[in-house]
Amino acid sequence: MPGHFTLLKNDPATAARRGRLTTRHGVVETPVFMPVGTQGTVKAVTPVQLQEIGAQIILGNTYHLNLRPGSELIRDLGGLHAFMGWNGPILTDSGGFQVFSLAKLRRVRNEGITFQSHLDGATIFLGPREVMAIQRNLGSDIAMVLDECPPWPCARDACRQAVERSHRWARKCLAAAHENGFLAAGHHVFAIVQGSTFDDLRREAAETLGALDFPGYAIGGVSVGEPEPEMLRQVAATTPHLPADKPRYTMGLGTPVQLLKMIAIGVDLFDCVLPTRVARNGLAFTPDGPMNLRNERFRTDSRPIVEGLDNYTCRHFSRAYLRHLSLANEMLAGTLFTIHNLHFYLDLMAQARAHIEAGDFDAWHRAWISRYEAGATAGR
RNA sequence: UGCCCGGUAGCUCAGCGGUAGAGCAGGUGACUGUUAAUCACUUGGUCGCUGGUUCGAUCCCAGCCCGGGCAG
Repeated sequence: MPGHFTLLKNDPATAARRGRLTTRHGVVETPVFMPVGTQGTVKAVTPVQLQEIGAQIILGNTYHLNLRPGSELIRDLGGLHAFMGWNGPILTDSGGFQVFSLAKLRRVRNEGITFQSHLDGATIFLGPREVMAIQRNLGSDIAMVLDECPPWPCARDACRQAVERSHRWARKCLAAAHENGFLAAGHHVFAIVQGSTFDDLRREAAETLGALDFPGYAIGGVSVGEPEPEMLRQVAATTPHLPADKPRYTMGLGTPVQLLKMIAIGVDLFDCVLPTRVARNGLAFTPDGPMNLRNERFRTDSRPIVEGLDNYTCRHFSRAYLRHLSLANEMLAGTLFTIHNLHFYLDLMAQARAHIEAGDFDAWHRAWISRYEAGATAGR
């Protein structure tokens, strides 16, 4: 499907790009942050609320949805969009990561992965064909290939083996998507670059997969425990070797500052559970660093989390009230914090897009980072 | 008025001869392709009061004070 991704502008001072990705369920303006909705819901918020805060595209997860409630059920009920009431684009992770992070007794062979469900212990096999069939059942707009995500740290030999196995699976996933008309119908399939901390393996992976002409490319195997500078180094070691005219996606990242730094490296898509997870634990993001609303200093604070920020939470509720809700374990706390944090992330991406268009992304993002880090330090 | 039971951290309670613990609450931190409204750490105490026995008492004994119950 040619032309599904359009580069609108390249930043003169950095590798940042302003782009536009077309999917079956709408257009996505990049750089973009994708809220994570693992089990067919972005935890604590409704699709209408997601729409209101400007979400363009969300994630679903093959591993989880396949175990429960099952992809055939979702297919029979009209696909994931209809099932969960979200009409925008959906990217589904292949489940490769979950198999490594959750499942017990897994056995990885060239054909695929045999593992036990973390829910009921049932033995399940996931290979390239299975993963693509599931994502087809879900009706995913962007399907991810099955990959092997090596842990950190990882020995070079083990890493090379994971990289090669991932390539084998990527080819099979792509072939399956061609065969069954998945790609022809306008769905996308993204490949995943592994390589752990070995720059040459990452480069090799980027070039090998790049030659296969996938609709998009992800950088995987990051945020698996390595220090932040190492993570950013891996991303920077990969992006220059990916096709310039395809969208790039770093999986599972990151903090607001990391997002800006990766945009400057040339990444277009991000997803991360951080804003939604910490939201349910009473932490809110602000331009001056993260704010733990459970702290006693907010007990009588009548101000909103961020003065003047245009989201439902900041328009209507005080820090004191949000602190109360969180300490009282009220469900509304999770909802209001999630609305705020996701809006903060999405608004940050909107600002980044605007500054790339305006041509002053470099200066703007440096200033933004300084303020955020100064505030984070002062808060401690 | 008598008899019985109880008084230990902010709350609910454990401990019972060697100067005290838990859960919750409170405080702080963590959270990065979600098994997370989760997890970790942590501040709090003249063990009701006064005597006695003992090398040593939150613990045993006596009296008193304060709750609760039963009897009258």
